[in-house]
Amino acid sequence: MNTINSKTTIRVRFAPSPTGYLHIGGLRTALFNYLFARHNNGSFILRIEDTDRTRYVEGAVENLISILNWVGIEYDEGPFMDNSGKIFQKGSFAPYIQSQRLEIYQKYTDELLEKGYAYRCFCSAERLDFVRKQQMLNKQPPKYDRFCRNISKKESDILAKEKPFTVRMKIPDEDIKFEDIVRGKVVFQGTLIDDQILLKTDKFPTYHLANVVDDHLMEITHVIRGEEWLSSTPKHVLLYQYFGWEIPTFAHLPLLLNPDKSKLSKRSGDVAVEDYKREGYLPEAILNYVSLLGWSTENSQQFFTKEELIEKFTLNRCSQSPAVFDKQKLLWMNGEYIRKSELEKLFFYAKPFLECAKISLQNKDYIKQLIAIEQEKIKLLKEIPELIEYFFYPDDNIKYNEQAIKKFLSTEKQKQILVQLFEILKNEQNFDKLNLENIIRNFCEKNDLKTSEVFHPLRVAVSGRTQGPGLFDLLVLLGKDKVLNRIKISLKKFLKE
RNA sequence: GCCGCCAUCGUCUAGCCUGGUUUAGGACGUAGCCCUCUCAAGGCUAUGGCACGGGUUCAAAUCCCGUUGGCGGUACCA
Repeated sequence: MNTINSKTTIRVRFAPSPTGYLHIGGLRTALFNYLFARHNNGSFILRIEDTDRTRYVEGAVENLISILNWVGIEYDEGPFMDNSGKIFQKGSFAPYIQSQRLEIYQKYTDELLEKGYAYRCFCSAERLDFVRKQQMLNKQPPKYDRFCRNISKKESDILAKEKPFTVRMKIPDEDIKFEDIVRGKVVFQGTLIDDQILLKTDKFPTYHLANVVDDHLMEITHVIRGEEWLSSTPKHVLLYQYFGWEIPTFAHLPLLLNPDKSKLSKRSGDVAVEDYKREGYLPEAILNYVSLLGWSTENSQQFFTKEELIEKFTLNRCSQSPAVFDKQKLLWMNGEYIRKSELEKLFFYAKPFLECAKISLQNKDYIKQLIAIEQEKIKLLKEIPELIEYFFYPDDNIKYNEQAIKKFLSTEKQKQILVQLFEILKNEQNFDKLNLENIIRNFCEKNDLKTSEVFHPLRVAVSGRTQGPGLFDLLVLLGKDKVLNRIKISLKKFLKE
């Protein structure tokens, strides 16, 4: 039978557990799912896997949604957030939050129990612990000893009324095989797999059960997730078989690594997408960079718009080997994106950083001009305030760099230059860039001075710094009054006899 | 320990499937030079890699086997 059927729409999901922030690795998984869905005109679903009550984090779902919105990964079904920050769910398979689906998992657990593919386990945590330790001591693989597997149905039913229990799935001794788009054929020996717990004592499902049940119910066609799931996939495959459900296509993406090659984690520094937002990375840059981890085109193209990504993304161009998350390259890419940004957009992104530095946004056009003259050197949005703040200092309260003073505001010659420049500029009515450049360059020529001998002292006098935008941009944007005033103050402060 | 996955410059990767077109290409980083009023940006150049050992073949980065190494999993976590 030909299984390629254009009527079968592709449905994929991103199913994070809400930990309080979106992990970069999670972002990558979400992105690949998203790209795959859009490329194939399929649906992309967000599902919250919050079946571990001990890990409950207040506001985690809200946080996840807002960061997904920020990076621009749109999903079609799942929990959404309205303007007031309230969660609502959209899609015909709601709810999409697993803690709200407990009856469903209970029902399917009962079915498995009924069919004899699962059994109740009454072992205490202590016993389990003891057994595991013994096995380790004997250098045996730690595995549940199936102590409760052969309790009769009758006895189990009776015990269930008085004792807490978990439900475990029966793992057969045969090999379990499955096909993975990025790994190819994968085989696991059944004898080595634990009788996995499906339902915990608290009646919450474990990941394995909830995941399989929901993927089936939500008609997920492709399971695209991180490689850390590869070794539990045989359990999932088995569950599909036990239920008699069609097995989705699996694609396990290579892991993202710390520079020391361990699985990307907090100890490597920032792993929360939020952290990158806070630093002043652009969402476009983050998406572009992350798309390159574990995926590439034939020509190793570096820059992609989201549309291009959607157009070009295919799972068979995903790599099988893990990728180190290189912050340096991300930083470079962010700089590239900032440089290419429209001013209006850049201003929009820069707003919170300016506000934070107490730079007034009143005169928007002026700030945009300031950003424009520094745009090519900005790598992170958070650098912007520091780069432009001296435009707003009171003239008599500029922070002068000490070395700059020593170097450029100390000699008699430098003093004379500034005195003369002051006179020239004072009489200049036309303070535009071209004109200023003409005047000052003429001044250099007439007095047989190198441009650097003139430009540097002037720059330091009006800005306090040796670095900054081109001198004439600087003068124009400062304006005549400030320029004259600051020269006067510098002369008085540093160059009086 | 056991099971699984992976293996091209320091890092991300192209090439591998369908062996010869490869003196292994690109990007980040690093270094140098050019441009230049500074810092950047830009341009140019350099740097640096097929983990190892066996096969197969006229020919292997490409196919096979083994070794080594890295990582993941081995939870009433996801």
